[in-house]
Amino acid sequence: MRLTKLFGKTQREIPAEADTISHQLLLRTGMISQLAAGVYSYLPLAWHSLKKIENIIRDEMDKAGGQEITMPVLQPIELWEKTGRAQAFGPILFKLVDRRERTLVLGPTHEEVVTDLAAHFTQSYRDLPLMLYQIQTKFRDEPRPRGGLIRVREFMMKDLYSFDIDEAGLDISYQKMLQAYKNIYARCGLTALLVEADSGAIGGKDSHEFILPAESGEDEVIYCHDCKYTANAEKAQFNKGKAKNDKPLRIEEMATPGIATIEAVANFLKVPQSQTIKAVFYIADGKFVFVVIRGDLPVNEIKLKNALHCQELRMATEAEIIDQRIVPGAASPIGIKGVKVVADDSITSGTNFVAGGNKPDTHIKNVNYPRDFKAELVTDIALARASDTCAKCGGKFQSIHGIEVGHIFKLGSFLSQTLGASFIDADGVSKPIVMGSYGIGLGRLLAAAIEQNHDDKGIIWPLPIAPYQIYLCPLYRDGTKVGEIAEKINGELEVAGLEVLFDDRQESPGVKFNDADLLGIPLRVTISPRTLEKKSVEVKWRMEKESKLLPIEGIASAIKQLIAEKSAK
RNA sequence: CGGGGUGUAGCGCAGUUGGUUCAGCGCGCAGCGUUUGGGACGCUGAGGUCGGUGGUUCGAAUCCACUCACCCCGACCA
Repeated sequence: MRLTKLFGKTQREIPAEADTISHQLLLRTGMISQLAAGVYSYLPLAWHSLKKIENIIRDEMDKAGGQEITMPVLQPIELWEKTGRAQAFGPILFKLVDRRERTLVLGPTHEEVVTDLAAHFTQSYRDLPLMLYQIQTKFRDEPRPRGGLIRVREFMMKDLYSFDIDEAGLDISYQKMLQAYKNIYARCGLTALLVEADSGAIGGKDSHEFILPAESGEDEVIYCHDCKYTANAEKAQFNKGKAKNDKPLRIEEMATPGIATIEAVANFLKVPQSQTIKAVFYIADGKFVFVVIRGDLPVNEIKLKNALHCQELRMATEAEIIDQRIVPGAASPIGIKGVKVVADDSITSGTNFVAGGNKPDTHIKNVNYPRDFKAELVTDIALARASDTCAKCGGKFQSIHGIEVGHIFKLGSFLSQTLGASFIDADGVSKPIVMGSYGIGLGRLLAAAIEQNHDDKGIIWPLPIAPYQIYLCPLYRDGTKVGEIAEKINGELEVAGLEVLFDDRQESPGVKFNDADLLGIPLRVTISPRTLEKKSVEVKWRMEKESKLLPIEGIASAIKQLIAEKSAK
């Protein structure tokens, strides 16, 4: 491809709207163009890379036994209402009304449609296991698109669905996909972490995410050095410490004038924060919830949401708290009636806690569960932090930020039951199909690849997903044969099946080199009067500092060799 | 949806005590010439209903009201 003909131009200045690195670079390289919030055009360079990613993914899906299909983007909302996920997705669903006043949604994912498909075509255990996938545009009306391609409203996703006769079958399918995903990231030249995850709105049981470590990532991964436990912070289990188990003492009211925070209470009464009980208030699907947790632990709203099985969760306002006749700053579940109380399991293992007195400026000493208060639900709702230790081995945690570039779920048979996707087993009994769901966002992976591979000059594409392999860079000079030889070499490289971006612009060396670095094409081949004197060209890898000369004679095969060696690594 | 911010040429910005040095600068773009191993230089030129609507005023990019769009921080996700 000739740079003079390429659609899309590089920019010197960083676009004001971008402050994520990948977003800046994608714009500066002329790879993408924004049309609306979270809606982008992919220009040729980006599209080339995306196609390469797509091909790697397709290849791995096929190898794992997936069959490619394509399903409608336009889906009747009734299908979503049947499974209850119209509610679960809520305003994320793009909805539209057709001329018959029928409501349709633009598919944010395809579990409903694919399950409906399976219900039609899968009747016998002989038809299973089955894996269907597609690579297609998804629509999600995200509340806040951000970071260029990191989080958008319209995006290409590979979504595969597995169908098995039982949980054991699902485990096998799940493992196959897990391995295929590992292969995909490796083949793209990227490092991704496999982490335990929460399943979110998709629902289901086991779930893993693939996270590309990146400073700008919005996900936090908790990682144990000793036993290699790796989980999303919103899911991570951790060691809450051994509480003192003294003999429960008699309850005792204390005056705590003007003291309303856990920190202040702990300081005032000279007890560690872990010896206090904190009260936090939420509104879950419109209902007030009283949450209690040990004073030193933060509440994990994801865990809480899962525990409550609610769609919408938010902190209660002060007015809402007072409305319940609760005293903010001195609240505890002792004697509270008519309010749902949810407790973190951390409060069950200790004794003689300090809790609020439910009167202004008053706290209570020696509070013990369940002697002094009851909770309707006691479970793990605490948020893990890097300072915590591993629940499995006690090892020290570490926290890593990253971008979620893949998510796989064990769905079970919830959807197949509600949509009637069943099969006749060998024993002649009708059973629901056991499903799994596996997704990768392609554009996000592209952006994440840039987040992971760049320097202050620009992108450093991993070879397998670079838009082109070679940047052919002649430094033209009148009265020399640079132009002529560059044309010849360009032809030879293309004949050899190499992907060449030919910088045929009449620009100064500085401009060309800077653009070559910005675009991040892996191998730069420079032809200049200087190299011609030695009957050679200069080759330089984007990721390396050193360059070397190669003879023009047989250059195409020499470069092909170089690329092949690099690919093998 | 809550909080913060920005809209002036393709990009980055100045101008915002209202008034023909207020419609400008840099980059980019077009033409000509000189340059050429890390973002060269000169000359010439094209390009903007100052986000939109309504108002105030003799006069609005500038003041007022409404509105739209986009970005950032939070709650959500591939």
